Amino acid sequence: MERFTRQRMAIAAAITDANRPLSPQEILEMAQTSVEGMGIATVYRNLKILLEESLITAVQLPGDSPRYEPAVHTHHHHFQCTACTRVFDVHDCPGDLNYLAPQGFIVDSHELTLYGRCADCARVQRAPA
Amino acid sequence: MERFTRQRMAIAAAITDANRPLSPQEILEMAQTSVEGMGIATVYRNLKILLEESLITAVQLPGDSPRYEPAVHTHHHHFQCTACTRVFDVHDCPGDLNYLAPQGFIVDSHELTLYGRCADCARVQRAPA
DNA sequence: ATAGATGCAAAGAGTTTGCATAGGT
DNA sequence: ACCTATGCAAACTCTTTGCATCTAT
Repeated sequence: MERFTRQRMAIAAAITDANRPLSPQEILEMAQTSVEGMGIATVYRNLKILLEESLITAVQLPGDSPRYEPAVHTHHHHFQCTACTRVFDVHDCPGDLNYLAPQGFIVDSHELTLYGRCADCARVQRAPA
Repeated sequence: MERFTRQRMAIAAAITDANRPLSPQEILEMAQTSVEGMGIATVYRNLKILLEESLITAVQLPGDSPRYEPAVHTHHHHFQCTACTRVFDVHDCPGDLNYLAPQGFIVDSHELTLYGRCADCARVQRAPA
């Protein structure tokens, strides 16, 4: 049976409270503000458990390590800022993309990642301090 | 100045001849059929050089190690077979996706990956031997 | 002959695992 | 008290780098 340790609660809270998918390192840093001395292995072990329980989902980005976000059952995509590398949810979807695949291929799902500048970084660039 | 070693030529040929993006391991195995004893470090070193010269491009897939394909200057996407894990080019594109991003975000580019079964794997499943 | 390229093995980065101990229940 | 969870460090995988040697030019 599962236990509610300070570490597990801090990790779950970090993921829930962030309004964007977090990397294991970001999760560790967040969680360490409430439980200092927490090890990265604890983060990985808890991510695995939370994934198995479908409480969180892994956000796999091209060429970058995975981020984690609370499990939402609505289909959505992601945006990665090329300036700050943070990842954000994109709630829209272009829709059915099966027609793109070659003849004879069966499309089951798709992943879409947008790249550019997030609102924060776009603002800085437009109106430098 | 650059030299045309057997290894370099075998690596370039492997990438050119495959009709799909190859992983470093796949490239090594292909190239070893003509140059036995080739080391994986040689593959990585040559990939780096070929990338710098823009002779090949890296295909970054969500949650998977990169594949490499000859540099084509036309925008395209990729399909990964969930059965055999091989990756294929998809020459079509859904088009402008900027409208998907949140307010204030600037979209510069996008990556799209389709998942499903490739023609080979779909055929096997439909008509088992 | 010279300088770039190779093979091997060691070094890094990110993730996973073993083990003794701490701490929920 | 029991047994899961933790912290640490070692193991693993993938990629990069150092170094002596080889080889294309």
